[in-house]
Amino acid sequence: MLDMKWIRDNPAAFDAALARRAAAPRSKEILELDASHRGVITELQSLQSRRNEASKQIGQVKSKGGDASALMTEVATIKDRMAALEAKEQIVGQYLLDVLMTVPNVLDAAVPEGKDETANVEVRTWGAPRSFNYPVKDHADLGQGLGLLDFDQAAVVSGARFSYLKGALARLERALAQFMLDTHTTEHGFTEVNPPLLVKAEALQGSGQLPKFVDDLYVTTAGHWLIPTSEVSLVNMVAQKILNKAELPIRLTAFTPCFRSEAGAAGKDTKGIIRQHQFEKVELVTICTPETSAAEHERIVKCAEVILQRLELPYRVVALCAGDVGFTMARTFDLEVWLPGQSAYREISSCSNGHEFQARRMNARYRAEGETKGTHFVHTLNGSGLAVGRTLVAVMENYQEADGSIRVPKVLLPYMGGVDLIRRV
RNA sequence: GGAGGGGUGGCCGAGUGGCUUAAGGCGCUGGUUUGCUAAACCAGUGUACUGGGAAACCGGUACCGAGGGUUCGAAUCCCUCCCCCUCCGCCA
Repeated sequence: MLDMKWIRDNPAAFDAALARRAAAPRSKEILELDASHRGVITELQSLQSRRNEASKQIGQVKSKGGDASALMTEVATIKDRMAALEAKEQIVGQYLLDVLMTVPNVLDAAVPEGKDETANVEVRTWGAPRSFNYPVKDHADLGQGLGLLDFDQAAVVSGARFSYLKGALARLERALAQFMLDTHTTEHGFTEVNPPLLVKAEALQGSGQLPKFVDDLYVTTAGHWLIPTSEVSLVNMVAQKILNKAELPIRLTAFTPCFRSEAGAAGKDTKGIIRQHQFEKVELVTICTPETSAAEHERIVKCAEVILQRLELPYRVVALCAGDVGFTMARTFDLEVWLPGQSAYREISSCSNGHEFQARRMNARYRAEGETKGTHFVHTLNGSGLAVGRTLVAVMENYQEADGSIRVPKVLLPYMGGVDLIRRV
């Protein structure tokens, strides 16, 4: 959510920010709502002030045995007017809030212009795609060929976009997650968290998934929502809090399943496990001050890159352009891993700086030691470190052999109990 | 799921309709006193919105778990919900 005061003082800059995302100007509409809202508040507060004063006088008059009926009549009429104003305040206030909740974050000045992913800018590449002297297979064919990946029975049990992963492939995925967590906790200073997978709607509103992306989410009959990413659970660890500046930055990591309905993705990535309703991800989240957030953003990208480098998977870093940065975020770098099965780089991590957008929605603030008045909103950042299912895909396709077996990356050997080659049994 | 007990400021804790501008204490900040430290004493010490002001600041309103209600007036009475604690039941 954006600062209403900022919109009020900088309507032209606000509309220009929307224009970068190819969105229509909204300052006029919002400013009118805001002015009307504040007008009602001012009137209401002056009535309340008079009512409080009169009520106090009634108490004093009555305690001396006097007649307070004139004052009581006055308060009665004030109350009538207040009731109408309270109703209006609630309606206008809620409507203004609803509107503000659907306004996207202001993009960082460093974000390149452009209206869709074709305008994204390649920042750097690492590693070179391996050349094969035999026809390469994609991960779905490899997995099914090994007898360790089953979509057919998953369709019987759960429907489309689910899979069974078995034996050494299941273990390989677990090894990847372990390796990522170990690296981030012991070398990168992130604290491991095992967070809730079911959250309240308020949490999703805080991190920005609601109300806009309601169709992408699953909700239980009990009213809990399944997290589409542990970013939701992790970022909300500071919701409603006033933190000490000294405890920032807070760096958190979690390995969790993620659940997405993938509404609107019909026909996209239907083969394999690239896009499923349920997948696993190691997430990185940083809570920090505005002064350090740009550096923390670079840091998260680097932490994610380390994983790909140690797995010896070729990748590139892409700066998302204005039209491709998500609703909640001010700036995003994607990591795209080389997939021989598709002869293409595919997203495996998205590292974003949300500035204070989520913090405002969550009311997450900090204060410096000894600072006596006022608070500041924290900055929130998140990145995949990495999407575990897609990393499994990348390992399978990049480490495949001519006979359809898969070598285990060196760095995973300690996690694989001596298995260095996965082959059909 | 059942029974009982709770939720008050940064923390502890008083508060059964107006004497509360939430007592008192702790903590914190500043000051006085003072070889130094400590102690003592004095003062200050929440968040948000809103009006005025260039600002420093000065007013107002709301907030005692959340939301409704009763009342001229609610931390206090009523209703609904949430969370915590103890015990019981069930359960990985």
